[in-house]
Amino acid sequence: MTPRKTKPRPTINEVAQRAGVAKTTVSHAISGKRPVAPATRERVFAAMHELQYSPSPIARRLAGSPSHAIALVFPLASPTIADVEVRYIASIGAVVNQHGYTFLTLTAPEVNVDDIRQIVYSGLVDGVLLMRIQQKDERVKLLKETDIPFVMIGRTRDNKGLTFVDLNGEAAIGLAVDYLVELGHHALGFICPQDLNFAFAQRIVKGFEKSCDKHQLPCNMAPAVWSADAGYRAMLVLLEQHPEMTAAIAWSEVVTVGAVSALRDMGRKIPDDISFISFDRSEHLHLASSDLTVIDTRPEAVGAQAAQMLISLLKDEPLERTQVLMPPLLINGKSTVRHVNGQHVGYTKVPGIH
Amino acid sequence: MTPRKTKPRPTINEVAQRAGVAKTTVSHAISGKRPVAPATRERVFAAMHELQYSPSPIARRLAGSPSHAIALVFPLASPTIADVEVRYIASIGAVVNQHGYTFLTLTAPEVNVDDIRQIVYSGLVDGVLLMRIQQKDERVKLLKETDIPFVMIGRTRDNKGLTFVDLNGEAAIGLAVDYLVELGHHALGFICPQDLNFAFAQRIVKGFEKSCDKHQLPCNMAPAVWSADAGYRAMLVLLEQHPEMTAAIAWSEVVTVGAVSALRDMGRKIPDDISFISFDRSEHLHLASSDLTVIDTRPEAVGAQAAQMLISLLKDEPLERTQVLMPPLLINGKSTVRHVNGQHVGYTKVPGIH
DNA sequence: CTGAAAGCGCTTACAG
DNA sequence: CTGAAAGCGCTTACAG
Repeated sequence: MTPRKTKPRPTINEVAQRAGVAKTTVSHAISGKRPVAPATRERVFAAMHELQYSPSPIARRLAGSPSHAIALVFPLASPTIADVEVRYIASIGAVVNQHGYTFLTLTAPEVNVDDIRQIVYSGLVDGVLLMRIQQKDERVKLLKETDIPFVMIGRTRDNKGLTFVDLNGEAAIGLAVDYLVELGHHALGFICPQDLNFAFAQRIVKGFEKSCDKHQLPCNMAPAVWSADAGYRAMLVLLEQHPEMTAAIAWSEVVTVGAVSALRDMGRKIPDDISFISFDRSEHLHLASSDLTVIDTRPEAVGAQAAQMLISLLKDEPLERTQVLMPPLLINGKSTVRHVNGQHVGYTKVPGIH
Repeated sequence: MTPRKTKPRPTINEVAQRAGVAKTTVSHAISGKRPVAPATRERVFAAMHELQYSPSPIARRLAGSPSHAIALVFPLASPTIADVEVRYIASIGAVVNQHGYTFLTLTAPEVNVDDIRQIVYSGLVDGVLLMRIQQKDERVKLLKETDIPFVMIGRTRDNKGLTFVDLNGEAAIGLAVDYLVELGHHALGFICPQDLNFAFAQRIVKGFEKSCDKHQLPCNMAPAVWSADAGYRAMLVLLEQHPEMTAAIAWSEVVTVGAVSALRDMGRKIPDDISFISFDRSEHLHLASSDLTVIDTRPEAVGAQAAQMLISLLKDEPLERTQVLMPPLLINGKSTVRHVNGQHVGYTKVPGIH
């Protein structure tokens, strides 16, 4: 592995020489950390332009200044990347870039504790954004120890002293159940997450149980991992075990793809035979036979907020709130209808719910 | 902006001291670039473990060794991120990590020439992967000048001396047209890309024209940007201008989402009234009323191949081929049927095509 | 307003 | 088999 020779890049020394000053002055002309005579500054910048100079982030960082980069730690392996997650990433990237920071997405098949240590110690980044938070998350523990500024998207079981932005999962599932009950449904089914280590999953399952209790309804659930296939199978299970079911909720767009197919294959029409609510909101859901009623998990809002908070942290700006719970939104589509005395009665708008 | 103080990380000096050797020896024990007595090595590694030492990539890089990182340059702004692109990224990440390299996705709203220069000169990465290649791509020009190893996913107009992996766009559209003609269709419509600066777009449009010429068919196209809405509108245009149309092709999954909706809204059934082929292949297309026949643009294969080639380049391994044109795949679904004498005649398997 | 010098944490000739 | 020293390209006290 011979070393690559890239076109020799100009250094601060060459700039200094060309401008007839010491490199100290070049450095300060750039950083503005101490006054430089206008005339001198002119010459320095001219030299920089002529040489197409841009300071080496590597050297800078080694010499002790911040890298002005933040990393999103993103485990690639687990499920796959979903539409929602892409939207997190996009909104984070926008905010980060807009503040002049470099945005690095660090992906490894399974980002474990050692990888995190690597990243932190690498000095590559000033701060870290963490996704896919587990109930008990080793990565969080490590990050806390190392003292690097970080913000979680999601939250663990115990969040004392941690900074996070998370969708309010309990409210989200509650919103869906309340809405369906309000429409007159009494037999609900929930295609719920399977891996309860994933903190968000745990919360919406608990939330569903709580909601059912509140309305004194049976708590019908069928677990499905993050895939269309699993959603398909879970829906079949629900249909078989609870033929009386008049409404169903699916915990993610990915699962919904399968669940809707299952309903179609079993000859159950949405919304005539069964009302349906999907978590998330995806461009692709348009392909379904009708507009779905969805619980918007608001990845853009959550992602942007988290990025914003991390940057504030890096700038030592005070944070108004370190723990933000984003309220979910119910977007009323055509997949949910009123249910009275065992029959559906057509589309209904419920006032007050957008 | 006071500097962050992260937990002081151990340095090579501390390791050396603890092991009772010079840092030179520690360095060589790690790199293996020169022999170290087994006993000494033992002590060094023991010290490393005790201190949880991991060498600073920053310092390493500055001292002249490769970073073992590669960057995927990914402009965020232009269209949005599509499912296909996510699949490129995932497959690239897998290959890169598997070879022990760090995979950085560098996203900026619009990655322009200056950003590229920054990246290259930053020394953050050993090599670069470039996506969304334009017919005339300034970024490519710069990258060539700087001498950093890079591989394109896609290709420009003139590719002399460049290394790339690209789907054979001309073959892709040709495959679709040939197939439809073979099924007896003579009036085809193509929802084609609008921005012909995008090299792939240019190629499939040319390819369509060529294919139509070959079969002596009129060349009906309606351009659509990368969005469902645009696809919707383009399909309406095609339906209005070419009511005789019995088959349509859409240039991307995103556009297909809209196009299929338009057909549904206009009461045209797939495949009874019109056969339909979509480029790309998305999980979400399952939501359509039937399995679509698709031209698989094979992002996994293309991405993995490109990553593989870049890593070979970095390891100074010889490349068998520097320019790879990936053949497209036609996946036969239920959205295409035989058309005879003005009427559709049901599902057909064409032998030899999977 | 400006410079000379030390130091960030490594790697790598150069010596032995 | 092992060390002492120079150097990578910057930043930042310390002087003036």
